Amino acid sequence: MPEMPEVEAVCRRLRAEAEGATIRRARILRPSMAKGDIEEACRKARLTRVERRGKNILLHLSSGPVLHVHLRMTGNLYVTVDHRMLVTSARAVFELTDGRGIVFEDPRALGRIALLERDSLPEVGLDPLSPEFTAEVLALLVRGSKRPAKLFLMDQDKVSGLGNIYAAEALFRAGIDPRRAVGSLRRPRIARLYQAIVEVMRAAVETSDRLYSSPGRLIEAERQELMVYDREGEPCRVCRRPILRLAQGGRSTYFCGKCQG
DNA sequence: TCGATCCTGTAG
DNA sequence: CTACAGGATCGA
Repeated sequence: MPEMPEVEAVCRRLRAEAEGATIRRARILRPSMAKGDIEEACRKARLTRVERRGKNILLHLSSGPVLHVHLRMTGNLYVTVDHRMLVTSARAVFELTDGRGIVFEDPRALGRIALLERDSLPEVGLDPLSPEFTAEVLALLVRGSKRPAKLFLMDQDKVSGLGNIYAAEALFRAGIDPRRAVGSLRRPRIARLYQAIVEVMRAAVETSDRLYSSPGRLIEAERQELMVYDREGEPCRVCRRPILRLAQGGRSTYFCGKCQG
C-alpha cells in the first residue's frame, strides 16, 4: 500500500538490515509476477546497494544485474529472521546465507519483480524531496498542460512518488480544485502547490519511517492526519462542509468543494 | 484520454 | 452480492 514515503521506509529498513548480505538462493513463489532468470542471478550474489527511484526499488547485485521491485498497491518487502517463516501472501523469498530471508509479499499480487541490466533501469520524474525540485521547475513542468491537477500529480514521469492519497492531500493544502487544468494555474498558486507537495511528502516520510517499517507486515495505523482522503461525507477540517468524492482516471478523488475552489 | 485489466481481500 | 482498494499498463 505504498506511495513514495512508504517505499522509502521499506528501503531504509532494507539498507539497515540487509545491505551487504549474501543471498544463498532466491525462490519465486508466484512466477507470473516475475520476469527474468532471478533465481540464477541471485545465486550466491551479494546485495550491494538498495536504491529507490520514485516508487521503484532497485536491489543491486554483485553478480551484475539489478533486481527491480515494484510494490504496486499492496506489496511489501522486508527481512525475516527465518527464511522459512512465510505467510501465504509471500510471492518470492531471497534466502540469505545467515538464515534470514528477504520476503516479497503481496496479497493482491499486482506487484512486480524483474531482473534488469544496469543500463536499463526505470526512469521517473523528479523526486519531490530532492533539491532539484523547486517551484520554478514545477512551473516549467505544468506549462501548457491541460490535464487535471490531480492526474498531473500522479504522473510518475513528471514528479515521482505521489499516489492517490498524497496527490489529494497536496491539492487540498494548496487550495486547488483537482479538476483544474494544471497549466492554467498562476505563479503564486504553483508556488503554493510546490510548498504543499514538499510538506505533505516530508511529513509522510517521517511517519512512515516510524511506523510502516516495523518488522513483518505493514502496519495500517495512524499515518499523518489526512485532510480529505477517504473522508467522503465527513466535515472538512477547515470549513466543516462535507468532503466530496469524484472519479478521475478510474480512481477516487476526495476534495473540499469550498476550500478547493 | 478513457476504460479494461491485472489479482485478492474486505467492507457495506 | 457489489463496490472499492495507497498502481501501472495496454488497447481502443
